Amino acid sequence: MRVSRLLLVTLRDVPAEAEITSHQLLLRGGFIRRVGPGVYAYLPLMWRVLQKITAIVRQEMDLAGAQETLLPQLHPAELWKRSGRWQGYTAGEGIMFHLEDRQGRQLGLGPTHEEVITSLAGELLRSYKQLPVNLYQIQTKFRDEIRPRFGLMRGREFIMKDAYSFHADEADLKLTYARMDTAYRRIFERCGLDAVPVDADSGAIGGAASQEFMVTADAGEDLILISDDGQYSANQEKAVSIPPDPVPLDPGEDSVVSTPALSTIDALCREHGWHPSQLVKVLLLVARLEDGSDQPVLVSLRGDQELNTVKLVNAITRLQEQGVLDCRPISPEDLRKQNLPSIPFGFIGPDLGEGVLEGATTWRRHFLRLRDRTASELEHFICGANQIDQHRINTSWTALNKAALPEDPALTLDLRNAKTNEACVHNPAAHLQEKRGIEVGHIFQLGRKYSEAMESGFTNESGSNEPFWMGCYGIGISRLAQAAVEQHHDQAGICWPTAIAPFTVLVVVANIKDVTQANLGEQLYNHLIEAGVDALLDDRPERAGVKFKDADLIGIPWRVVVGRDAAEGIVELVCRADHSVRKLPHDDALGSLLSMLRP
RNA sequence: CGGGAUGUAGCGCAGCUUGGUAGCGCACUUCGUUCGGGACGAAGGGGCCGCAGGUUCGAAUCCUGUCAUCCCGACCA
Repeated sequence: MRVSRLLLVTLRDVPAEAEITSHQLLLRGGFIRRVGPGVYAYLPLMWRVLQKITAIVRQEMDLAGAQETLLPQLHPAELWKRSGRWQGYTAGEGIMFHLEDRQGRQLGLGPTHEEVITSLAGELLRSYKQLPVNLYQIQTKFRDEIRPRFGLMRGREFIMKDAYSFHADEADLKLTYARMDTAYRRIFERCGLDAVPVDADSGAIGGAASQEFMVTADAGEDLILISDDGQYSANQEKAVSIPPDPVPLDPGEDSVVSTPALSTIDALCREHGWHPSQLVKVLLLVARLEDGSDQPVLVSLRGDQELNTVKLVNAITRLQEQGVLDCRPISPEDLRKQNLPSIPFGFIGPDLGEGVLEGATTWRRHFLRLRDRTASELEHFICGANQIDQHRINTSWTALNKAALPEDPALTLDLRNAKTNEACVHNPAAHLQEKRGIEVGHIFQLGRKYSEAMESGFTNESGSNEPFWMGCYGIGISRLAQAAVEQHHDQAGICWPTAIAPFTVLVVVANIKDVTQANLGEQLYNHLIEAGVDALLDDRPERAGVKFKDADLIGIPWRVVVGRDAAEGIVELVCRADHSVRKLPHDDALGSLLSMLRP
């Protein structure tokens, strides 16, 4: 390709819409254009990058025994109702775009394809003899994100590779899961990315084990924790650790003290010389359940700990045996709407009575009371006295239990955020370090969640029907491309890893009007093309400076500059990533390139 | 959904306080000079100033409404 014919529109100024470096560089380099919020056009350069990535993904998926397919993007609501996800994915903050056709039928634009594929598998796979099967597709997905941002990082339309495997038993599922793990590591490595596998929450997809692949970058939306012995890594949503020991509380009488206007842990500790770990704080939330009811939740947590809402939502889902659509703190406004008296926020204790929910208009009138272990393990502690400006000191769970608190071990669990520098559960001598990561891949052992819900199964060896064991495996293709830029750039522009660069070599003719230069440039370009190299020839009648700036910006890994030494047959071979320059005869430059690119 | 900000040429912005019919840089077109790190000069093209109402002789500017986009938050009260 010649730059004179390439749709290449580079920008000198950074468009105001772009926040992070990779987004800015992709816009400035003419790779993408925004068409609407969270919706982007992939321009020719970007499309080449995406094709390079998908080629690698296809190779590795095929090598791992998967088969490519292509599923519809328009999904009948009926399928999603069968799996029980229609409500959760469309109501409230649901992420599925949905619509009605002219006959009034409900349809959704596919945010993911478990329903479609599980239904198809049930029709096509009838015998254990056909199993296992692993199907994948590379296709545009639609998600109505609460807040699309950072260009391709969180779009409402994005390219994803998703795969779904079907098995006769769990052991076979684990085999494929392990194969996908290996394939994913190879894919990210081949794409030139530093990606870390971490334990992950399975989220709305559901299922048992799951692992995310994170490209480490400061702009990452996720916080990941990695043990310094290299044995454990997890998304903070999922991560566990050994909490620091609490500071023992001086012995004293269980009594109520006046704490005027001290409604925060910080203020209380500053004023009374307490340590946050000596307090039990109580958070009130309300969970909107899939059946439409609103369940008030009371969470007790040690004062120095943070609530992990993902763990909380998972706990509620498990205990209520249904999905949680939304879970948020209770506000005074909520109480007014529920026609309830005010609650002494900032002074609440774990024994807050059910009475405060008496007469709620729509909420359930009892709390789901949950305790984090850091709180339940405190022998003596300080907590709110359930009255404005009053706290209770030197109290204990036994003392509070006199107030008839339910005592169900299932209600005491891990609800806290693990944090950097804390000791690891698998090895207390090791400690967690935090990094930010961009999630580019996620693999799940779904188990039988979808096959059971959709009554999709096969006939086993003994002739009876049973649901499939399933796995699913995703890679955000378009996100991966941008993550690569986030990880590989410098002041001047992008430095694409060779494997996914839109072109491999850029031949720059410094002055196209100089016939010697122009001819030598053409000659080198043609040799490269003949040798099967993805070469680009900058033959524009621009000044050399403009061409060099553009070359740095769009980040082609290798640059051959045909310039003032062309008459002597000398060219420059420049490496984009490290700026190294070698002046050498053009034949040597060509030989050097070819041996590097195809060893 | 809550909070904040912004909508003026393809991109980045000024003008708005104090109303008089729109400007700068980049990009684009033509000519000349220049020609290895985003050149210079000259001449040009391109705007229902987000949209709708209102005030006014007159509105990018003032008022009302509305729409859109971006940022922060939606978890510790």
